[in-house]
Amino acid sequence: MVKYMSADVLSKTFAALADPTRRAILSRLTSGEASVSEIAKPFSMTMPAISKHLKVLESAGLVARSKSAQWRPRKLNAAPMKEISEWLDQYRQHWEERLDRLDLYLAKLQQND
Amino acid sequence: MVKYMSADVLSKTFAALADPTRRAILSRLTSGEASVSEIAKPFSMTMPAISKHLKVLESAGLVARSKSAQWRPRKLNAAPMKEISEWLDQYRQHWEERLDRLDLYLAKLQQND
DNA sequence: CATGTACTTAACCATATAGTTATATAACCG
DNA sequence: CGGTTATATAACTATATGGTTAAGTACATG
Repeated sequence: MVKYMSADVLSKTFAALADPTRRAILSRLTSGEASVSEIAKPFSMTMPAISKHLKVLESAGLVARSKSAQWRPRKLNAAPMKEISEWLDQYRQHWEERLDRLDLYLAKLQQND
Repeated sequence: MVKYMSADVLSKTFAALADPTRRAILSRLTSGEASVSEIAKPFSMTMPAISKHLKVLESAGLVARSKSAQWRPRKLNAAPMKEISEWLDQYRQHWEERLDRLDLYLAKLQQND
């Protein structure tokens, strides 16, 4: 069997965001840099588990790591979310109700031809 | 304020969108309903694989199934994407460069107090 | 330089995911 | 009814994911 397909930017970003723990970590980082221990505090899981989640977020480019004494503070990098937001834009018209109603209306007009 | 959203809906939707095959299927469905065979045609994988991807998309509510003779046409339902879009909104200021620069500027002003 | 603090990595386990082939179901058509 | 078309499900395999505990690394400080 062929190795698993290469994970492009969108795939990696969506996958990183698919986990509620990771989304909570990102939310925490909106209020500024935090150490791994600080990030881990609210969660009922071990530090290595948090370390792994951070690694996923870093490899998706959503979090950046720096260095300060024995601390390795993480900071939010929302840039990859922009890719997602722009990808979503092509579907916006499909979920916006007003346009859905317009579609329906136009479809009805077509039927009456 | 950020509206409450079920983490499960977000997780399921993000996970469904994390696969390029599934995103391609959704893209195909923007041009209208399609049968499973039609959906499968551009892909170099078997029908059961496509069936599974469709199941994932359906369980995330991104695709709806109907029935017409021996066909089971699928149609796009973008509604869950709206949840994602709204979730992303809380990060928009973080990726918009102009605002980041403004933040930086305001921070600098604060420092000079 | 020994010890504590803040992580990270390794090894392991259970479950999920993405694919396969083979078989089953469902509807139409002669 | 029997065959064909369209799709679904089952059973299996390989790899990925999310957690654990235990051991390793990096820096700070007494």
